[in-house]
Amino acid sequence: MARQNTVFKEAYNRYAAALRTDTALPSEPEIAAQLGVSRSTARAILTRLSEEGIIRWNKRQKTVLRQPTDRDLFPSEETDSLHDIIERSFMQRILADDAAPGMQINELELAREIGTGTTSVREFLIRFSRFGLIEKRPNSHWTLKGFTREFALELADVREMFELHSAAEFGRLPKGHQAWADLAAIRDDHHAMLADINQRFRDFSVLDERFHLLIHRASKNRFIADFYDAIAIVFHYHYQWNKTAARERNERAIHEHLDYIAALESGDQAAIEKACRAHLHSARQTLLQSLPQMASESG
Amino acid sequence: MARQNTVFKEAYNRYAAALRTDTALPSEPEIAAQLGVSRSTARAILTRLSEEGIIRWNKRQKTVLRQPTDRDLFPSEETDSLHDIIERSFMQRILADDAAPGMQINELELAREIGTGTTSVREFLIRFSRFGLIEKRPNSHWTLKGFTREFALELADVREMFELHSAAEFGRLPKGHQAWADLAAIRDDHHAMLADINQRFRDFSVLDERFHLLIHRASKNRFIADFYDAIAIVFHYHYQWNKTAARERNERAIHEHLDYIAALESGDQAAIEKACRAHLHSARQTLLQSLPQMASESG
DNA sequence: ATTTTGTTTTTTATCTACAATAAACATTTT
DNA sequence: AAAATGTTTATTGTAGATAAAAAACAAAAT
Repeated sequence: MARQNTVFKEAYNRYAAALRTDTALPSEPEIAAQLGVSRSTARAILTRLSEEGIIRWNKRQKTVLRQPTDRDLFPSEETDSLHDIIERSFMQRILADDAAPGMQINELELAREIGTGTTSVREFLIRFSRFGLIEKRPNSHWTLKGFTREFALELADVREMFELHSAAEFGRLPKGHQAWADLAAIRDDHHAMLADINQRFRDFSVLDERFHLLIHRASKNRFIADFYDAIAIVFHYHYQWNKTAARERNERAIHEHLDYIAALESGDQAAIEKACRAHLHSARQTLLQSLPQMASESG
Repeated sequence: MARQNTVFKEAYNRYAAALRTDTALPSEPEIAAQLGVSRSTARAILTRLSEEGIIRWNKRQKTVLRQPTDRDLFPSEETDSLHDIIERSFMQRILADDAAPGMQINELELAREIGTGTTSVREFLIRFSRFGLIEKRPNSHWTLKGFTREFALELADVREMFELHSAAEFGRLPKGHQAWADLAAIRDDHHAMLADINQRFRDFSVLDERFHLLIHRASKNRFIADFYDAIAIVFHYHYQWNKTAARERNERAIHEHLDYIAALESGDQAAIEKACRAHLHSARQTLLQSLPQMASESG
């Protein structure tokens, strides 16, 4: 097959789940815009909804006849994009314990195991290479560099440079800027989580990502933004398979965040730098402690 | 065709050009290592050299019969890798005056113009996207973000963060480290160029790249190294098509480099930071002045 | 025993083809 | 006339095939 219609299926599920009986649906371009797909795909969704008897569709008349059930939706395996499937499968492999640094990565083998063509795997690896975890030897194989202590330290160094820069920029945003409102909302979310920390400490990583993303956006620098995207993805998988998210550690991070937020709100650059450094220092420790303890390797 | 044998042709040219009549050639693995290719390719080269009557080859006996002439070599169009061809062609297009920011990039059209398949173009664009000059909308086209003032400023900001870091690290290298010898050599090259500046100011960009690369290697950080690779490529093409390399500007940069080198050699961190900042500030100005003067545009 | 050469297998780089999706164009409706 | 729908075209995403190049294996020579 040339291409799976996962865009259609995923959007269909999303749209069907939001339907309410007896409501009238908007125009095709509007539906397309809501779903973030082209009108062609929106029409394909309407066509299927109509065929399934979920809506009555006649030109501009689009009425919801019945509420779709779970059986009307496509199973989740069919809605994942190939890129996501490859990413998950690949991350699982390289974060697994038996994936030793220096290991060769074979495109064809990977493709076969995932059940996909080599082109997609190649393109994924090229995109993924910017995270610094793999490296290519021209005309030859990819090499796994691995989630090592060196990687963590290099990542942390750049992260600190970027975040100090972004935090300083954040402190210079004009008082009316939307970011201040967003920051206040995140501050409140921190307080809410802290109030129920025993139940909710596992949700911290999502809040953490939201907070740092907000800070980095203040820098308006594409390289910083891209780097943070990379960090977020790597951390997402890393912490998913390395459940070292101790309650105490997250609680401490929340307090650091609150200090950091207070410093930002004060507008005092020296205070911002101090709070930012304090948090980054402990984030670095957390990252290093999450690594498997091994003898330092040459390489 | 599945794949051009450009690796073979390029290596053949390289090896043939270095042959001297009546000398004996080393073993196959050694030739392969010298050329940086596999033994299969090395054997293909020996086979052709033998067929062309340039060498006599019998197992371990490999004697050069005659000096290869220019007519024995493959023409340069046949030795360029597809990646290089696409890169040159693409850079030429996006740095051309009519390439307006926001322009769509069409994979198929690009492939047709370059005379190549779409896969190679796609892979090139994916790799190239990390430079921040183009951006992809999923399931849709690439967009040219362009070599704009914003791009230059964002690049300069990150460059400054990284170089301050690397310079500080450089200053901490132990006295016996190879980098100090390399630095001394580069210092002498600066003095030599300065002595004949009227003739040689055009060669400065090569020296400049060599100098900054040496500094960045001290950081031993893959993200910093990768970023500098990106900068080097972008600048390479940018300055090639924008000949703003005024003699005065390069001369001033050489003096800044010499101050910077002296500071590094002094080991005084405050002096290093000061000299580094001074040079980076003027490098930023040079970059900004090399851009077409335009009204600041909205995003 | 190690290195070199000879031979075969594996893997990558690249092309072509085609379904899904987006985008453009044409017609109809308000 | 502006926006919606209907229809057609262009472009992307992915699979599969194949030559080049690398790598592995086997035999021979030092």
